[in-house]
Amino acid sequence: MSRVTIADVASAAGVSKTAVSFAFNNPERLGHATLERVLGVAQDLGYTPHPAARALSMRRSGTIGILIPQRLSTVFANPFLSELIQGLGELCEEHDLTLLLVPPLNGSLEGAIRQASVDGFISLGLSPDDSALGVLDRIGIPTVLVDSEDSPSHPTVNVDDGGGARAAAAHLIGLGHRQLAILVLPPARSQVHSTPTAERRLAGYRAAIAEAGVPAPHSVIAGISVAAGASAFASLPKGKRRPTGVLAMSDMAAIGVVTAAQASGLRVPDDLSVVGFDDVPASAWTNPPLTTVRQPIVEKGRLAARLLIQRMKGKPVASPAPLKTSLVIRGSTAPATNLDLRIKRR
Amino acid sequence: MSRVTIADVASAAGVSKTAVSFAFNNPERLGHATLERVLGVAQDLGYTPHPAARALSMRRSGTIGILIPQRLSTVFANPFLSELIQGLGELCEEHDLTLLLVPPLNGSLEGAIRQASVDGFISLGLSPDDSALGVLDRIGIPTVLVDSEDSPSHPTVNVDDGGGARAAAAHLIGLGHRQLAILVLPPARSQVHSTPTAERRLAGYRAAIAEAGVPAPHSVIAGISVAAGASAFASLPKGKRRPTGVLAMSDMAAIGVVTAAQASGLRVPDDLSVVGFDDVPASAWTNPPLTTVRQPIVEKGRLAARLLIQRMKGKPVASPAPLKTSLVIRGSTAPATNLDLRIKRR
DNA sequence: CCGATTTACTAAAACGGTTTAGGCGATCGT
DNA sequence: ACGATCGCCTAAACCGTTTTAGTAAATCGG
Repeated sequence: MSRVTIADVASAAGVSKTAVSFAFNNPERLGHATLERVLGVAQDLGYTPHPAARALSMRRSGTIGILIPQRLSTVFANPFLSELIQGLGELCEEHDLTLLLVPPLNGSLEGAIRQASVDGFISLGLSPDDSALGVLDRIGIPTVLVDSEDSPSHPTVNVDDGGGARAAAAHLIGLGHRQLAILVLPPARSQVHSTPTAERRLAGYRAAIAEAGVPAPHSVIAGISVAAGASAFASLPKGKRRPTGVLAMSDMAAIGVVTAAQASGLRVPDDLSVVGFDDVPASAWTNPPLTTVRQPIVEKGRLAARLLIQRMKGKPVASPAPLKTSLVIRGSTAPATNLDLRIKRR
Repeated sequence: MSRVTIADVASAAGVSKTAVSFAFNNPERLGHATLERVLGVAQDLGYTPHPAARALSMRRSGTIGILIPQRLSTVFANPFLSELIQGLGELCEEHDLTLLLVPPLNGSLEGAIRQASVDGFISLGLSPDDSALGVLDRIGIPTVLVDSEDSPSHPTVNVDDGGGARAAAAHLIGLGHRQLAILVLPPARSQVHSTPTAERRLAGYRAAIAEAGVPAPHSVIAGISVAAGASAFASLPKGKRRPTGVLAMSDMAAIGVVTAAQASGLRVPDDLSVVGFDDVPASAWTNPPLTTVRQPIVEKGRLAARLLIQRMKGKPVASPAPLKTSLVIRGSTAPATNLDLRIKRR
């Protein structure tokens, strides 16, 4: 009925619990004959060490956690996390680690953290002074911050969000667009600030626009989903003040804008230029293919995992320089052809 | 330096370990004054119960595992798993559970299973007689099978793969296509069989084709990634025996075929019709939008999680009927216009 | 042939919680 | 005034491993 324990194996094989433990973890400390016998008995009984007991005793669970600040159903609607996990996964498999997804439970990320039996955490998009990270510090779990801000207490993996955003805005401006719209992310869970990443992107957009002396952009709030992008498009000004270029903060939102615009009769990019952010794989297949800011997501995952594993081994690690972003120009952006521009051209 | 334990809190508050435990798990068993004091001390010391110790003692870890038969980097390249996790995630958050990803470690799924401290498993695409499931049974961990075959020992969640596949094939045949190609999945980890799902889809394609009396299709092996679909297209016959319609086993592979075909100068759907499987969200945005067999992936995840949670509570559960699939016709399929057909028409 | 190693194994102490079975005053009913 | 009940708290057992410290027998060098 009940689970077979190490004691069962020990008594069945006529040895001590220690011997059984050695058979699995320290075989060279046992005589050949007993080793064989113990292993055989264990096999027959179908013995498997209890993972929690093992974790308690060894102070290591063989798992690393991904701290996710939003609900799984919203965050997995964006391919970003899939890509990141591909990178994390490579390193995890290399080091025999499994990956635990830790979203807020009952809205509390801290509660979820306590419940999670992990050897280290990858934190996604949390500000370094988030209270959830305070909990981690107190417990003393090694942590690597991804998409955060430089922190004295944890290594941080970032990309050059600001530079990418500037390049995107400059691209649109260079194409002659003067009436721009920015899709701003809704406030994050901290309820007062947005995520550090979103802040940097927004700042990049604004800086490039200000430097070019272009009119201030129209801002509209949108989440990172396709649906959010679509409804953001709906709330954009129409007619004379209609933006001719929109800067999104994710590819998903950009795709939402594109499809909503097309459904409303606008042509992309002829009537409306749209640029995304991230360069998830799907961006290359959309109609038209999306112009977007590329960030190396898989590489980011690999790097974060590598750093975390170092830290878990006790080695100190420094935050690497932000990874490069680059503008990839596809089919969703084109020269502005709005009235103002046409008049000037003549 | 070391972690603060329940004993530390107990002695600091001048009570027994039991009292501290009660303060958190059984507050009504403590007097008001002591309760406050213990909670206060715990807060000051930054006490957090050790998850592994808790799991060992309570025989429950608050985690369910997803048994993934392939490497994370390959399986997350397909949005299918993202969708499924969205469904699983809803129920998990509702029941305060976290989600552990369990891929093979050193190629061994069984080893990974042993390491994982979970209260239940969702198995993806494993045949009911897979040896990994044998390990689970021996340990006695509740398990729900997704994309498998009916099993006497575990509840199973499936969709009507066969029916969907038949509809897809019938659709192409109805459009006049006579030279078809099927993208078969490569053999699964069991090395001898494919996954049950792939078998059912293949059988569905074959049955519809045979019933229609259409020439046997050309089969070519392809994984579930875009790249695999693209290289599968490359190995298709050219010229006179060129297929005019291809049936893929996933949307990703279908998208790969479409892009490769377009790159080679063919027009989709005019020169080549392609139908996918799954209806992941991206299928709606591709160029052209993909005709595909829809399966309710998120719903499938929700259902699987619901069943597993029931089983974890000890309630017996029966396998539900397969979920419905449906053909959604978009822009990647059109009437055949190959030479044979044009001749007949005149 | 005798003390010093080495080999092969074990008893018991962690690891850090929860839970069972009571203990001990204070209050209750009568 | 006295046994029963109740409210509050605790000692000790338990969950299932790993690991430390050590023992008895076998092997060694000289």
